[in-house]
Amino acid sequence: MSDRPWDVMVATCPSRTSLAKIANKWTAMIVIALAEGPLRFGALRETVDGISGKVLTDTLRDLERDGILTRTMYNEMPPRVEYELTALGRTLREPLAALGRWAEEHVETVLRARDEYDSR
Amino acid sequence: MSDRPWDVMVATCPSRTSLAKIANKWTAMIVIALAEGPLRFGALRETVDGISGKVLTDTLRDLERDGILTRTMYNEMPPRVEYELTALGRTLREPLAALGRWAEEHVETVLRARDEYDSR
DNA sequence: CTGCATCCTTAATGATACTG
DNA sequence: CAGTATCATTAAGGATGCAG
Repeated sequence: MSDRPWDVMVATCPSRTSLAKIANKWTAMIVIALAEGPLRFGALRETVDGISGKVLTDTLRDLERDGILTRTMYNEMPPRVEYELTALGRTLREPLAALGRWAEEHVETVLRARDEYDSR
Repeated sequence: MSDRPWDVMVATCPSRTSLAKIANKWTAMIVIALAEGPLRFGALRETVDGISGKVLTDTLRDLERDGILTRTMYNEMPPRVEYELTALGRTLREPLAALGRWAEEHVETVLRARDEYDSR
């Protein structure tokens, strides 16, 4: 029971859905990749190593729908499409970059903990 | 190509797996729930509204394995088990709490963006 | 190049019943 | 109370072929 208007701890609160979207590895990597400026679809696919075309497309659509990034299509041949963070999306850069840094900085500690756990 | 020792953008880097674990709604909510102190299994299940027993158990095991929290079992009747963040887990409180706050603070903006997108 | 449609496989989550 | 085990369901992810 909370009197806050929005509470991610409440299963049916829309903010819970919102949290589920941003607390996601693909979202995190895409936002990190776009942190320094717009990227084309292909560049994004290379930067976010290992992502499939389908998942990249799906995730980008979701993020566009939620107002986190914009999709700009240029009528050229061959086609060129650029994705860029919106003002809203830029407010996500810091929290998500922090998660990425955490993963990189603490990976050795985590691996050690895992080894120790498994050897018990 | 990066010369950093660990890089989440590299698909096979262990830090990528680590990012996948923490960039997860259940992990975020559990860490947020434990931010102010240890909680019992049942209290955790109530706080993280909507989580099933199985998912809570599985996620707690994973987090314990990675050294993010500890599980302490008291030989009482009925049994009592407490979960508590480790020093490592406490370093996750801020970044994950930031995600939760973002979801709550920006939910209306996101909902508006979504409506606008869908009406196009 | 971008990316949609389709089909398929795997992983995540949920429901239920049962035990120390 | 805090699980475990099992089964069923759903969601996420991947592969391929084709189109603008």
